Amino acid sequence: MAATHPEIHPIIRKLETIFKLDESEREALLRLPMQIADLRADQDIVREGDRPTRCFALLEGWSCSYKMNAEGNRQIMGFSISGDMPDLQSLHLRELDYSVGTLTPCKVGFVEHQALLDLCKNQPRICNAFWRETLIEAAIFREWLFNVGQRSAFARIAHIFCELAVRMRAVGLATDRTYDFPVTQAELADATGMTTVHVNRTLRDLREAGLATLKGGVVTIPDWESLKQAGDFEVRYLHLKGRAEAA
Amino acid sequence: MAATHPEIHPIIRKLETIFKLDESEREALLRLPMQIADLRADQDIVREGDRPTRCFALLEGWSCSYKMNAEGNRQIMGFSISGDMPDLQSLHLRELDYSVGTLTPCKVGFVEHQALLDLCKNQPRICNAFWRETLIEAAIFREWLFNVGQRSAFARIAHIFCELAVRMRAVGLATDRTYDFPVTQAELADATGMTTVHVNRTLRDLREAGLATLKGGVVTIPDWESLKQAGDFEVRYLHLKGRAEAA
DNA sequence: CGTTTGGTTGAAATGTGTCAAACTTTGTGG
DNA sequence: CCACAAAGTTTGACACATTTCAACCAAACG
Repeated sequence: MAATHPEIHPIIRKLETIFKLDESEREALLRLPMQIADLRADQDIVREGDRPTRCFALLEGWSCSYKMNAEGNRQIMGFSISGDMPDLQSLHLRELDYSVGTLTPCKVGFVEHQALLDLCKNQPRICNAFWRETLIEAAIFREWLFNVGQRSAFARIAHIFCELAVRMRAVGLATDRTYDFPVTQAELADATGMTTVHVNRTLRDLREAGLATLKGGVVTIPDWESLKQAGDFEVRYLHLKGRAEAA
Repeated sequence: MAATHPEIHPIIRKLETIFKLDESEREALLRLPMQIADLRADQDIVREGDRPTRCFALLEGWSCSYKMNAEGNRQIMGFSISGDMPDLQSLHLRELDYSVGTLTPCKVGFVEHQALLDLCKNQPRICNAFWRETLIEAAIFREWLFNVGQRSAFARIAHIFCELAVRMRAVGLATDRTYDFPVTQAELADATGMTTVHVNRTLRDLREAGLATLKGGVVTIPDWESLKQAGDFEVRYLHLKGRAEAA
């Protein structure tokens, strides 16, 4: 259950959780010309309405995808971690219909669309891997839709804690009982369609039930099986290659 | 505002709303070996957990994608109409994480994965078109997530009416003020995360506000602009090629 | 024409939101 | 390293949108 080799590139480590790459494919990915940038917390990386000519990969830190309407209501659609490419879709959809912002200081790598399109042409399997990545993102949106539409406040938060636990473990960033989750209660509220106040109360309930705590940006899960059950959590939708759910 | 040529194949008509096809591409699509089936209403076409070896296109009728958990809660994730391919993703995700069921009697066309993969290899642009179709599906999930997470009951239903109006117009199945929408109030409830009772009351409110009616499986929209505003509706997320929103 | 399915309405219960205040932690400039 | 400000968390009282339960009605259908 130890972390994978630290020297592995985040993009490859992530992609390997959902797709079997061979050596030449890994090399091709490493050759992608990538412009590195360091961003502060609470900054937009891309915005709804943008027409990007490049995609980005999150190398370090946390970001979230979100939508906001004129009245200022915000729905967070997903959290992104090391290796994720939250706007991969801009390859085929000219105009972004959501924004991506940092939650923490982030290191990101920008890759021109053209470079990705060339790579897709030369390495059709990598093209499939990228397609697959966007499909799994869509599966996560579906699960979140279910989460917000059908589950109680208690289960919603439990479910989110489970998802991030599994995803963090998959890329070697979580221990058995603990992982970093640097979100405020307000952000959790925007992710679950609740108010900050109610998130606060629900976190207390989860804590008192002995299922999970969120403190100082760290989630601790004393009882994984119970949390999974409380959150009505089934890994299937993450479509991990090795069904890498830790015990 | 008349319907497009009736002899156009539904798949092509749909794809043309989001992607510019040339004649050879249209022909390649028409050559796809497709097994036609007629299904009754309220039947599952594919089920969560299935590992399909083929995709299907909806040729006539309505279907919906949905998820259901052990307690019997159901979330409808989207409605599909003529030309849609609601399980296209099974091309790259072995196991389905949701189900698709008919709402009305349907005519569907099954296409083996292999045939689609061959087509993708020979016609990379069609491959991109399919990818794009799955990305637009994902955009719709995002918008629904926002809908359920952030909008009032009133706005949720207004928004759904707007989305289907635009999509139906895009494939030539809607007139200016009217289109078929053969859903029960219970199904609308499962799509919006509300109860049947509350859907009923909200439909009354929409009717009394003069924004829209749903009666006998037909939506009538006396005042499009007001409905759009009430539903906080912006077309962008549908990523239509020609921004084909009717006045 | 009776049976089923879907729609409508009322009254009461409740989960979640709203408002407001106090408290705690984190970050920062002096 | 302190002191202050800013950001985030916690709690209470109350309001309200939505659910629940239950009954009745209307339309569809074999």
